[in-house]
Amino acid sequence: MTRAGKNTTKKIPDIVIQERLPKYLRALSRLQENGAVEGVSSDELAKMLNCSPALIRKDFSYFGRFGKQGRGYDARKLLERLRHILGLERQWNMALVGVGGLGRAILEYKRFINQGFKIVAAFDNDPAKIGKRVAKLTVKGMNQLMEHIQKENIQIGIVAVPPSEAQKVIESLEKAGIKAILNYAPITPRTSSALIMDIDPVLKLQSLSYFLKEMGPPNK
Amino acid sequence: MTRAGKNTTKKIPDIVIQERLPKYLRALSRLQENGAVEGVSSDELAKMLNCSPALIRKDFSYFGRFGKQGRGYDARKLLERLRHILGLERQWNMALVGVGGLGRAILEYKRFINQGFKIVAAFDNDPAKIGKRVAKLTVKGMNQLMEHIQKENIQIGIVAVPPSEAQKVIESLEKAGIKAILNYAPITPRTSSALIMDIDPVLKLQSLSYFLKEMGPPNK
DNA sequence: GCCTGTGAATGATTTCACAGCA
DNA sequence: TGCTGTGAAATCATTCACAGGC
Repeated sequence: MTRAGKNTTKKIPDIVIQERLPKYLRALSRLQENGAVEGVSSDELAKMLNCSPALIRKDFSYFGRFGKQGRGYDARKLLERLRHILGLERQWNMALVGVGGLGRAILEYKRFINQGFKIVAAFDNDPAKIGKRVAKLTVKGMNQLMEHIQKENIQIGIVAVPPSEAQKVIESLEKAGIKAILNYAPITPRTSSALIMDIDPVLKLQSLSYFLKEMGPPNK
Repeated sequence: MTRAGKNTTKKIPDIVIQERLPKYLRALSRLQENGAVEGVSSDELAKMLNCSPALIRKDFSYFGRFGKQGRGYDARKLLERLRHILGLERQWNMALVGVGGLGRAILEYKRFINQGFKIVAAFDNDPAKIGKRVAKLTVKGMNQLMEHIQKENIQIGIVAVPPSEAQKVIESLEKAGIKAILNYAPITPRTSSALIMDIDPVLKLQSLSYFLKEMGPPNK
């Protein structure tokens, strides 16, 4: 029994979701900010993104037919389409755990709220911090995690605690029902059910170090 | 003419350098911090890193033979070895461009200096900021970029300017001789010769959004 | 003629599976 | 016996190349 028509459900590679669709969306937003463009071709996008046009067409093809042959893509429509695929037509609520230097910087990072990701609660286990106000939020104790995650309809956790605490915190978030975590702690965490994305700028510097070393001193 | 012995120069996949070696190193450092371990097997490392033991052995094999059959790896030696491969036995000097909210947070992020990456100069093009002191550095104007990069022996640039400025700034850094850049601006930049690593937490949240949407509401 | 969408071909990465050393 | 190091096999991702619609 075939499903009506072209429903060619091929497996979408993880890397398409985890890296490229968001970058395509970002490039299109950038295009729109500067004078809006009507149409855009896979060739033009490829140049903006340092990849091949075929890759872009293939990536889009997992989700349907977005373009017009001979014409390219309607930039405005494509952007809407990508936002829809990624589930960005709503606001996502987030909880921050760890209100140290890094945590505070995250609370004040404006792009999250601009992009529809709102930090609605902040937690810490330091009695000296609990009850204090930071960036319009009152810091809560870790014992209130589950309560607030349910009450405030929180879907995403942000971890900004020292590495020694991070695994524990991630387990608490999972226990409280969180299914998606942005982890700033420098560890590779183990999760039972939640999906994690890690951010560690030091790892990136270390790989830059390798390449700098490889190419040796500038002259001589 | 064969090079003496085992110099099996196979191409090392980029992903080994750009993602995994630094993570292996991070896991070993974490091991060492908690009670030091003598030996560690590829199985144990694989569990810590959520990957297969064969992958770890293959990755190490690009750089030589680190382990002892039947015994595993000497954790201490392995860590030294990785630090050497990545070029982390020295200090790297960095210049920050963009002293806004994000730039200040980067200046205050302690892990950079702890890991051997030192921010030795900060630049901005805002006259109101130039000359001010931030985190022990005096903010310089962009016109002094080249001078300071040479004088202070800077190898890595950090970009923390608004997206509209980022491409320009990256080109200035390249002109000043910088070959490695850590880019926090939400764009995909074009470079002529420098290697870039991008950091954009919003991209990660957007891909989490996709997966949250896919799995639908918790019950019902 | 231009540019998409897509099977087929190629290329890259990961896993398998096992020989061989401690 | 236990675990590494590694070719060979399997899997996964990207590019090629072109049929077909605008």
